[in-house]
Formats: sequence, structure tokens, C-alpha cells
Amino acid sequence: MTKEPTATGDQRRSQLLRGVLDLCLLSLIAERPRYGFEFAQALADGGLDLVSDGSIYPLLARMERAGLISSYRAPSPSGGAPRKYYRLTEAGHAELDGGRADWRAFVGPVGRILDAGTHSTGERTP
Amino acid sequence: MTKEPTATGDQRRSQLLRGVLDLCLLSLIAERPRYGFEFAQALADGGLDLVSDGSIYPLLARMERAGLISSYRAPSPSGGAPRKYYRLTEAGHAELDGGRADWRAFVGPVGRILDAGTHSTGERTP
DNA sequence: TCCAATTACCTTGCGGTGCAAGGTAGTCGG
DNA sequence: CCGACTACCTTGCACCGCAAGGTAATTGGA
Repeated sequence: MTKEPTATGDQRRSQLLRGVLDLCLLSLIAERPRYGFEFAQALADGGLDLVSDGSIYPLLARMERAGLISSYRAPSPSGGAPRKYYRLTEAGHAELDGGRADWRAFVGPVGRILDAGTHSTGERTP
Repeated sequence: MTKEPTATGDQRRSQLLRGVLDLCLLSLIAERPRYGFEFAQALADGGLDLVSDGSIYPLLARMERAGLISSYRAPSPSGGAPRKYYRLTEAGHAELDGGRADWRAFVGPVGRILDAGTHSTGERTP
């Protein structure tokens, strides 16, 4: 404990986001059109309180450029600058489906590896 | 489908690894001492056939420098260069525990967000 | 004996991307 | 008219996985 580098734990959370953040945004957009500011909140509501808008806007721009989402502007009902809403394109839907599959194919193995030494009673094939 | 950018899907898998790869290595080492070449195989066995040794060795070096693992050399029984085995330090065990917790705290929310639009029959409150 | 194959380890340049911080623009209430 | 809030976007930084290439040690066949 002399001097924990602080980093290790904190930093991983950031790295974990990579490769999933775009999928999360896609999935959130799939529910209904969303605007930029909303995402950070929605993610925090979902339990992912670690993402800043500085990561989200560039990602949205990238995805739009890639043709996965499209945008339109609408005035803000709560006063302030107009919002830029995003919705999925067909390619976006496909990407989301593929991404969900990727995610599942990733979570299983990783969970298994991480649990390998943790098993409590070792039950199997009921 | 005209011309899938190839990237999107492929690339995500790489990014997914970030933030989890070190944990996987730690977990694999926790089972028993391992050497570098073994990891790629072990990960592939576990279903993660996407990691190259070019990612693993620098990571191992980083973790050793961080005091999470320690190494010793032993001759290869199958002929060839001597192997460099790694084992966990106390800090490594702690890191692994913390990391597992981080992982669980991450998988839940992400899964929930990704599944949000996927509900099959719309069952509710059973 | 010598060299080719095998096993294993490590390094280099590249590209992609999350983050913190800062800047711009539009609208409303006092 | 101006301060405050909402919302969007950009810049500089640093990290890290990957592909490709290079080195070292041991074995066995020509």
C-alpha cells in the first residue's frame, strides 16, 4: 500500500469502454432518436458513469461518416441550443446486430477465463 | 452489402481486448505459472483467438514492471529457447480481484443496454 | 559437422481512440 | 441588455493492440 499507482483500476474502466461504446450508442439510438447530451446521461443511468462528451461527439461523427447513423436538428424544448438527433440507418441496424453477436462471443470466453480460479463448489451439468 | 468496410466488426474485437487482456493473463497465471507462448494458445483455447504475441510480451513486461507478476527462466522440455515463466505477486492477486470486480460491474450494465431493444416476446413482470 | 526447422522471446512503427480542457452558439429570465 | 444554462464540437495528449521483423537456443537430418 505504500503508494498505489492509482491508475490500474481506474484506467481499466476507460479501456473497457473501447469497442463497446459505439455499440452502446447504437443500441440507445435503436430505442429512439437521441441527441448527444443525452448519451452521457443514458449511459450513467445504465450504470456506466465513466464516459465524457468529449468521447461521444467524435464517435457520433465517425459513425455518421460511416453511414451507420443519420442526424437532423430540432429545437431544444428546455431552452438552449438546438439539439442534433441521431437515428439508425439500415447499415446501423446491421452493425448493431453484428456487434451484439461480437459482444456475446466475447463476454462468454472472458468470463470463463476470469472465473477459472474462482469457482466455489464446481457444479456442472445438472 | 455492396462493399462492407471489413473494418467495423473485425476492429472491435481488438478494442474489446483492451482493458481485459491484462486481467485474462493475470487469471491464467493465477491457475499456475505460465510462459509467454502459452498465453496465445490458452486464450485461443478459451475462445479468444484474436490476440498475437506482439501484444502479450509488452503487456507482460509492463505488468512485471508494475510488480504484479514475477518471472523466472526454465529450459524448454520440447527443445528450443528457454521459457520465461511468470507467477503472481501479492499485488497481482489483489489486482486480479479488483479487476474481476470491475469486469462484473461492467458486463452487467453493458449487457443491459445492448439487450434493451432485443426483448423477444415482450414479457414483463412474470 | 553443419545448417534448417522449431520453439520461444522481444522490439519497432503504425493507427485508432478515450479523455480533459477549452471554445462556440443559441435561448431565456431578470 | 446581460448572465446563465443548454448543447455541440475541437485540440493535444497518451495509451495500447497489431503486424512484421529480428534474435537466441536446441534438436535432428543430410
